[in-house]
Amino acid sequence: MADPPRISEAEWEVMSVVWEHHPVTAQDVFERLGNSRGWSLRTVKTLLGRLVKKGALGFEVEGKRYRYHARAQRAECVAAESRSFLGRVLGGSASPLLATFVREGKLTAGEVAELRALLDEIEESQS
Amino acid sequence: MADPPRISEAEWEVMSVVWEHHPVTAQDVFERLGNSRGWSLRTVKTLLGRLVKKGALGFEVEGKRYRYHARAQRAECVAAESRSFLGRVLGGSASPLLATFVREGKLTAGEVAELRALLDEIEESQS
DNA sequence: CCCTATTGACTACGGTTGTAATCAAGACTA
DNA sequence: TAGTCTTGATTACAACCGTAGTCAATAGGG
Repeated sequence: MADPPRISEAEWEVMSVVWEHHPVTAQDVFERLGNSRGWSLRTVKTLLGRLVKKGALGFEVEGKRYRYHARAQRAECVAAESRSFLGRVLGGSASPLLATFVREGKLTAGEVAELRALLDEIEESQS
Repeated sequence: MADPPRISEAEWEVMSVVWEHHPVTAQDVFERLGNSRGWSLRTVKTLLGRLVKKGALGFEVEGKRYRYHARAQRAECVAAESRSFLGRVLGGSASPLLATFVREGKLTAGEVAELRALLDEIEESQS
């Protein structure tokens, strides 16, 4: 699996919509985004075009318009971004991030349980 | 506390050195970085200059050269970046990141323990 | 069958980033 | 003291980013 392409901040927003609602037209993406960012349809199309050029999206022609689908796997992109983020910001240590989570109250009870399970898994694999 | 300035990828590298070795000259930073990135001294100076302009660094003049110190708090910058990263990439859910950690084997036994303690803390505050 | 609304392609344009060269001024050496 | 080394300031410049306008083609409505 080749390295997933680098995805910019605005592009992530678009990719999220595509990942979640698979084959979509530019119009679809535009509508799904609502005006969470206040983008014009033009802007969305530009972003889609750039993502296609980067290889993150593909499309089939359907009549006059394109139907976009994700080529890059979400999990891979997330992993790549995570690695980059961790190395750059945290120097490889997870604790400060978790601390931020706690302060932001972003973890649901379910997630806490999930993480606990993950930690168990790690400990097993380490011992 | 005003929002910490936006710090680019290359700039993080410089900031890390400054945060860890406090008042430092451009030459110091250059040497500390080694050629982990293969930057020339010029490049390091440019980055320092930009960080000063952004308000992330300050300096005192010492003879002909500057002695830089951090103005932005590391914890604040980390928190800001974490928030941005979480919203953009993970949509607010921490689990995939932790999963990446696990797969990369980045967590030491000590960190696992630390995280476990954090989870306990969260659960308490939630119940 | 023609008009028009829509679509993707191409172009734009100022800001940021990565990477560095040039330049003027002061510090240090011979 | 004259020349050189070093330092910060200024400038460079291509790629990328955010945001969008223009243009040619074409699908679809009448």
